[in-house]
Amino acid sequence: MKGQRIKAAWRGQADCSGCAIRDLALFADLMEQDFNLIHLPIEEEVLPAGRVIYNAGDPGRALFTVRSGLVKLVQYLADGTQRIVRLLRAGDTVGLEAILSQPYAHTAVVLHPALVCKIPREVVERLSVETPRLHHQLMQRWSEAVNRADRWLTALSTGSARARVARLLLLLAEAAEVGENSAAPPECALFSREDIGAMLGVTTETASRTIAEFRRQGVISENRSNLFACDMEALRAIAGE
Amino acid sequence: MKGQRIKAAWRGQADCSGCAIRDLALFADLMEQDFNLIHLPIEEEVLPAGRVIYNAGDPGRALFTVRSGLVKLVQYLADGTQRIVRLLRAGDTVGLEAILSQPYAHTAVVLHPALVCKIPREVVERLSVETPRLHHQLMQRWSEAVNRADRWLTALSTGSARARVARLLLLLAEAAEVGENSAAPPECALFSREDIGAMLGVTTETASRTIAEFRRQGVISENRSNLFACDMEALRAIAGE
DNA sequence: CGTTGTTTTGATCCGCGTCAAAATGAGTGG
DNA sequence: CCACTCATTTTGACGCGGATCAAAACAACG
Repeated sequence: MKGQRIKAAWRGQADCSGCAIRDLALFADLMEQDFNLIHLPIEEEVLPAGRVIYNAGDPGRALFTVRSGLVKLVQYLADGTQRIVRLLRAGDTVGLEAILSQPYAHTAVVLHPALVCKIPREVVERLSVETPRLHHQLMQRWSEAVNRADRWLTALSTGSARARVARLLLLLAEAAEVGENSAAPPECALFSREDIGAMLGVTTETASRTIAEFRRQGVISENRSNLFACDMEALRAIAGE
Repeated sequence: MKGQRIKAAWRGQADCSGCAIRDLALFADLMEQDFNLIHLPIEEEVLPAGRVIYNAGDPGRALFTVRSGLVKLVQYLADGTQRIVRLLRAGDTVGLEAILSQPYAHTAVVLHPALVCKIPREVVERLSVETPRLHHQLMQRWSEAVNRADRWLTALSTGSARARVARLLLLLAEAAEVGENSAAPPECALFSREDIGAMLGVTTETASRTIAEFRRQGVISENRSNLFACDMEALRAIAGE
């Protein structure tokens, strides 16, 4: 088994049944026998920051499970500006629409270096016919996507710029906090001010100014480049207007 | 058949196989035999404007198909203010999360008097096990919900208040335009300025002011109370900043 | 060490939020 | 039918937040 995993990794091909994050992933509920139905290779890919996974409008030939790192979903507006509509982390599924034979609805771009599993559409289609266990997971994923979209709107596109930035920091810090040593103040890795602006619906300058202000006030402090320690209490106070 | 439908309507119980909007609805792909699997009553309900269909947090015991009218999904924020995250029309499904045994994620409220079919969770669960035809429809519905959520964000929560209002009017008018006599300028039925504000993330006053301005400029004109004829070209120009 | 892209900061202006008051409309009871 | 209340809409005046334009400050890289 161990040998199998190493070999699989070596040729860039995943061993799903032995996956370390399977309980988080799309295939969480599958039984051993189900894996025999996978007859197409599921490839593991190492993706550097900035890499485009797919473009909006591309035919959806595969969906992706994020194993580590961070991915953004971008929607381009009529006037050419872009808006980030979702962030995806370990365990999340990117490009679900592929299983409906639809073109991708967004452009997916890597924000923090990521490891993803590329699952051909046909694999999910086949499993989808054979086992109801996958169905439930798929529904859960869709429902989760809707919830995230709605929360994105209410949390990150509502209220003052200060509050929005605070909520974004909380979101990132709380995600990083999971499985962290509890005593130390939670950290969160930020990204370009332009991206932050595109997430919050504000300009790059406003994003920069607000973060600078938080730093001066001691609400956050930069440990390494773009890695901030967050005073959660203070942020929560700001987030709630 | 005709007699059956009338009888069904009379006791408030739907005959899905003979439904006039079935091709739009969740049960579009079902075959005759599938309907025999429905052993619980599907009730038709006539709902006046303002009626709450369910509240956020309620256990999801049923989902609803909108046959006519308009329904809003509302999300309440921490500070008590509310934000409207989606509008649902004829053919749309409300409360999909019920089939995942989850509590409702939003509060659903009738905006324009509506006719809805209340489908018990168990009916969908049962059908879901028996026929893959429903699966596909469910996925489509979920995917459509995500798309709507994303477009809502980019179209109605981005740009100036003028542009947002224009886009909302376009959205409503284009929906009404379907199956309309093409020559006449499309009309759209508006609702309270407060709701408009909650949809666009602006204040009631700004919503009112913007609509008043559009009226003065002749971009829209009020035929009846809250029923506006729209100059689509002019609106499109404003919508694109 | 210059070149290029990102971040920060500054100065200015306008859109929109805020508070307040008038105008309009719907419903109720005398 | 009119007077009165109450809710919604419209309009006004004002101030602030954030967009915009522009220029430094900085960081990355050849």
